[in-house]
Amino acid sequence: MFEKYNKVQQAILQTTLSLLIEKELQATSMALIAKKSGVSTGSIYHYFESKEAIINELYKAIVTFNGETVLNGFYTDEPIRTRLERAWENMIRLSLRYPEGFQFIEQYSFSPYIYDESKREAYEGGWCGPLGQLYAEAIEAKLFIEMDPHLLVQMHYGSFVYVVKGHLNRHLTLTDDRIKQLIEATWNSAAVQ
Amino acid sequence: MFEKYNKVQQAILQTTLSLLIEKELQATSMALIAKKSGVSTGSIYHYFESKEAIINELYKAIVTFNGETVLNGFYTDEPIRTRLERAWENMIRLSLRYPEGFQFIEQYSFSPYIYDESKREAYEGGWCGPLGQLYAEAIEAKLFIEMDPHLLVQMHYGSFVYVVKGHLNRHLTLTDDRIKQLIEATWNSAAVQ
Amino acid sequence: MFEKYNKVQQAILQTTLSLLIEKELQATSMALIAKKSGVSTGSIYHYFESKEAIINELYKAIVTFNGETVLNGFYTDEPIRTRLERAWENMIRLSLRYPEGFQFIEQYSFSPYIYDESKREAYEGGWCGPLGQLYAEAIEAKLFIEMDPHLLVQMHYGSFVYVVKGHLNRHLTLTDDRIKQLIEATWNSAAVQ
Amino acid sequence: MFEKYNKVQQAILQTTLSLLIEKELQATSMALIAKKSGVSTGSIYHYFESKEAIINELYKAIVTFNGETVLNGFYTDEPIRTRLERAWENMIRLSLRYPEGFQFIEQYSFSPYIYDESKREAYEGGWCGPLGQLYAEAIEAKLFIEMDPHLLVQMHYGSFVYVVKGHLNRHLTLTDDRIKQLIEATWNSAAVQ
DNA sequence: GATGAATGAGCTTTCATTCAT
DNA sequence: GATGAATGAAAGCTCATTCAT
Repeated sequence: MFEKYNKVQQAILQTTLSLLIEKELQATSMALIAKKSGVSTGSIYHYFESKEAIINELYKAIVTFNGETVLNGFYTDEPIRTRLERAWENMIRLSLRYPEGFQFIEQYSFSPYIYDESKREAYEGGWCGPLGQLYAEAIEAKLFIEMDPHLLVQMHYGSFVYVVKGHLNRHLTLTDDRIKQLIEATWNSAAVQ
Repeated sequence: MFEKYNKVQQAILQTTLSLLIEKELQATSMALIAKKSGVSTGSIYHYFESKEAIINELYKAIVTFNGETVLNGFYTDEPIRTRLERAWENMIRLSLRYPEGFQFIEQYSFSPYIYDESKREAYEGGWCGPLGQLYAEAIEAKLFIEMDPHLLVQMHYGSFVYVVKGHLNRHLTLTDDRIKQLIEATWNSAAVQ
Repeated sequence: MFEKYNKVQQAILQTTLSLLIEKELQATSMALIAKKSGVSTGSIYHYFESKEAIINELYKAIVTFNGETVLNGFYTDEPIRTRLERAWENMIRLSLRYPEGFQFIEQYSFSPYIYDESKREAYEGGWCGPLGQLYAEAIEAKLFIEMDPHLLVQMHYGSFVYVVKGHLNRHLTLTDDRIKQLIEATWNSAAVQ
Repeated sequence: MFEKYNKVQQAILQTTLSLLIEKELQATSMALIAKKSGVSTGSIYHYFESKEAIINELYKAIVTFNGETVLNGFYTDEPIRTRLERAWENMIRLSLRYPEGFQFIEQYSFSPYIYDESKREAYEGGWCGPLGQLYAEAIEAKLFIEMDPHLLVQMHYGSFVYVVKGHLNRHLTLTDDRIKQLIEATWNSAAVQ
């Protein structure tokens, strides 16, 4: 997830991520990050400008990683539906496999802690753009109803997010079958009948 | 939203809500709440036990208010689809009308700041139980596919949440027409074809 | 103990005394005194100028009460030893009977909370003066060794205080026999051999 | 008195001790300790867990120091009386030499601020145990009357405490001669006639 | 580069006191 | 006289950040 960073930075980022999921932002002190990551506070400030900087770096790294994962197998000449459903499944399985990253993005996407600059940078490497394009194509191809593609993306992404949340909170259990059903339902919600 | 509280409590709750949306929890200091609400810190502690208590009270009040609003016109003998779509529309319009309450619930539902006790109390007055029941009935009546009703509820609620978020962040614009489309898509996602 | 005060003042003084023994000065808040005494904070300030005033009043009342009790049967024409030993026994039994008053004086005699004015007023009604005089007479009469009578009084009073403290803390148990022994030892410590 | 602590801790402990004698516990704020000791509040919390921790450390350090000083020259094969009187004189001179430590122990021995754990730890290094033993030996050797040795210790210690208090409050003046007299009187109070 | 002691602003909370009712 | 809501200064404590070593 953090391959492009050096060992020390990786330790800091991973520790911060785990702490932020486990505790509140305010309870995740620099002293705690230092202790758990085995890096002194002084060194943390050598590698990151501030606490905000760590969290913004985390944000960008995770969004980029998620983008790459979701778009894995995206640029093929298979049918739109195949490519779309593959992206959806990637999304769901990614969230289940990296729950910390998933929860982090959930919690911090709308936080004032994340600079607009980070969001813009993240957008470049995220799945949002390419997927939106494919939605537009699906509408063009009369596969999907005439609807704002952004709205459709949000609608579908929201479904996945909340179902995964339900799974992670143990309010429901996601199985392979249910993931299949979920993807089918997602298709149906936008499909031209 | 806070009718059952006295004037001072209302001022404190409303101010806290606004501040929590505008700033982080940690940046929403008691001193700031005091200043913005026109109530001294001492008085705040006269009406609420602690900062946590304010936020928990906020949570319970909003969930209860949301429950009442969503379930407005729910207990009728109209067809299931009518009742369900009315609840969905209530949900969406409520979120657009009280965006601060909507965002607050979004941000704090999973926060350790909200006591389990508050969540339990809130559940009683929320829409979650009654709506889940109606989903079960819809499945029973072969209107909806055979799927875990909780999963369906999560799936649908997630759609609404993310579409509303998109609207509030000005990434898309919700119009009456689009709300209609959204509700139709929601039905189709679960409908037996 | 507080006969010269009216009912409300008595309730306040007695409650404050009990609280001060049970808790620290800082933990004995006006709000707590109000609650436990059944008098509103407003009324407390009607009867006493401040928290300090209550404690100073307590001090004066208890020292005066102690003085009267210790000097009970003091002004007789019995032999010096009889009168002295009676005063000593009064002291010990008073401390055992009114442990709260005893502990209060112990804790607050040297506290900056007690105004010098209170100490001076208290001295007038206390046992210290008359007893010091009798010590001087005992020295004059060659019953006691040539020693500063104040020093002797302090020496003896300290013995009593610490033995009673030991008893109240359950480190030792005072019986009638032991009180007799203690008084005899006290006499012997100063007696001309 | 605080040799085993580092410079910063020594400054904090010594400043706290002086302030606690001069002012009330509640008036001895961390801010004041910081200012007077030349250490920032943050640093104080680096070296001590809390205000309570400082005071408990103070308690343990002083009791241990007092124990060592009082028991200086205690374990010899000189006669009991010599050893006992030496310990008494050590006690008195220690109190006169370190009046702040003396007053602190006087005021805080019975305070809920001192944890039982601190008292237990302090007991190990204090003079109370060894001295109590020697009293028992003195009774065994028929030098002292048949009396609970704990009661005798309390009785004697109380005498010293109150005489020293009288001296420190300038109600009387202790000279070498008077200390001699005091020790003799102490012996006589318990001696078999 | 690495360390962690030191800083001090700012946090939540308490509480003696006041004053409108 | 009695009440208790309201006040706000000041308490203990935390923590992002700095900097001498």
